[in-house]
Amino acid sequence: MKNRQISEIFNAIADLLELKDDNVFKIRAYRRAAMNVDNLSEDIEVLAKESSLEKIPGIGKDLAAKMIEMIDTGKCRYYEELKLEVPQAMLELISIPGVGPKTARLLYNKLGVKNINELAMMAKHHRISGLPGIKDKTEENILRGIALVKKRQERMTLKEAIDVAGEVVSALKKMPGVNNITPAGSLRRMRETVRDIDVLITSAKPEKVTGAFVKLPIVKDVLAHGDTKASILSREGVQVDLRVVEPDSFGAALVYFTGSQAHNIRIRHIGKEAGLKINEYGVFNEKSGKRIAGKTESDIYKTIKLPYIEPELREDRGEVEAGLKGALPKLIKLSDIRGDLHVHSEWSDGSDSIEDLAMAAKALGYEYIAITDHSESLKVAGGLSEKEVLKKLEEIRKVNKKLKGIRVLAGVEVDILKDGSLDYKDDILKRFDLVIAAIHTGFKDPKDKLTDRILVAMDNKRVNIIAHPTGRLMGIRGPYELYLDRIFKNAKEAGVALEISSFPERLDLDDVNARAAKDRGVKLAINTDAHIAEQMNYMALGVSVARRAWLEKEDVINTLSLDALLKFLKK
DNA sequence: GCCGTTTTCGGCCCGACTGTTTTCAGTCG
Repeated sequence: MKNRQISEIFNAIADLLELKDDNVFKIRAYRRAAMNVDNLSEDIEVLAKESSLEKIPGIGKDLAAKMIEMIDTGKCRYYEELKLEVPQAMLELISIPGVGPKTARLLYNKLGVKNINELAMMAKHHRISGLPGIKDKTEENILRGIALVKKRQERMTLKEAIDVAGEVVSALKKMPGVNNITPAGSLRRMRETVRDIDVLITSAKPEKVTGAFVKLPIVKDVLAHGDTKASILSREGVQVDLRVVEPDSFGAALVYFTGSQAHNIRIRHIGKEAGLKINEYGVFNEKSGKRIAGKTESDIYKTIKLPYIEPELREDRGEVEAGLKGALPKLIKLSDIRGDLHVHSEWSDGSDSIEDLAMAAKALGYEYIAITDHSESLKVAGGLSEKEVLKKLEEIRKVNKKLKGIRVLAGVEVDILKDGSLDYKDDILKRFDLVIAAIHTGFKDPKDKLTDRILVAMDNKRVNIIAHPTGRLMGIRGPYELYLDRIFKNAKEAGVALEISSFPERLDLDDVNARAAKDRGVKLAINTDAHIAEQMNYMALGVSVARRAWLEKEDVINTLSLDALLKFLKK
């Protein structure tokens, strides 16, 4: 059983316990366990074998036993029993925004509501009003909540979120009384997908700012509107949460609003142990109530003896412990990248000429770019025959002669065939500077077979990089099944780098897997897989994945100088 | 249910907004 599945079951148990009105701290324990298991960079089955499940924060004897039961049997008896105790209808009802466990129980017990559609009918006929604590307004809110379930977008890709946030921020900037404005939340942490856009503003007159915010042209629906806080649904169906604080609280509010929730709980807990109360307004001495920090994020961390922690690390995945030990990584930056090693030209399925791509790379400040078109068998992507790819080699030589200040590396993205062999013969491959190998077919093959395919390909000494190693396309298909441990081991031994694809729907390897790769001594390459010159700008997304994976400059081959890179490629 | 260089019992992050309330419960992040 996978980490994600176990995490989902723990969360489901927490939902059921809430509906049973069980102990809130027990519920919180299940939620915390769910969060920590999901955030883990190690495979839960591996930890179980080593009997070290209880090393995971929030996992004690009881939950460790439940995890082992799930790994062994695929089921959790406690969960199955709870499901029988709590009506399915209640579970459905709490998925409505604004309807929590208390309301769900009330609706089920007093009215016998069977599902969301029935609830909508009852609300329309004013059959809910009159229940204890419920009047017209609540009835309206329930209907609005049901509509929201349908209208509200699923999680966006990071790129979509950045684009939406850009629009929102530029609209907000024009409002009167706005001093500082910063996107926060999971977007600032650069998570691969984002649900809501969180924006923090400093202003001496918060209520004026929230008042103007809810009247912006982008607003389709106002979800909440107070003096310091407001939420709207944009025309695209994206929820935007705004928080306004005074400038003296900016750092504290930024920490609070950036999250993650788990990270906040950790640092507030540490503060509490030191007699400090940390909230979005500042750090306060618990006894005297005196504020001792608030203006900058660094000030907040300093009060609990931590160095500044980069937003991408704030997931409670060990950054607090590392910070206390002075062992935080020096994260890679976009400016460390010296070239893009995976770009398609018009020779296969790209749109731009090799020369134009090289010029674009030069404009980005790169020292090199690798043109890596598809190989013969990938017909849908205009894969090149051996004859054609040799012609392309000539073209690259010409461009290199013509252009100064940028080196075009001759590359291929060669298909890994079903048996792990490559789609070009060795006497073709040996003429190229760089060979990227990738799987583009047979995604549903068994785990063993897919893993072996990549292992065999990596053993070919011409192969330098495995592109988008798990093949996922967010919103389209999940990753294919792989024994990543075996891939990492082989990659290290064979001197093959694994790619972090910056393509918005790929981001593959993801942060968790890239971190695991680094921990096992594997080198990574952050590439864009651009098919037009402009897509080379996706590099920032790949770098954000790398930062979330705790990668430093030294872990990434395309931070190397041209000479050092060529040396690496020759093995 | 977890956790402990003060504790194996008694704590458990913190606050805003909403609607229904004469002081607060429910929900959310």
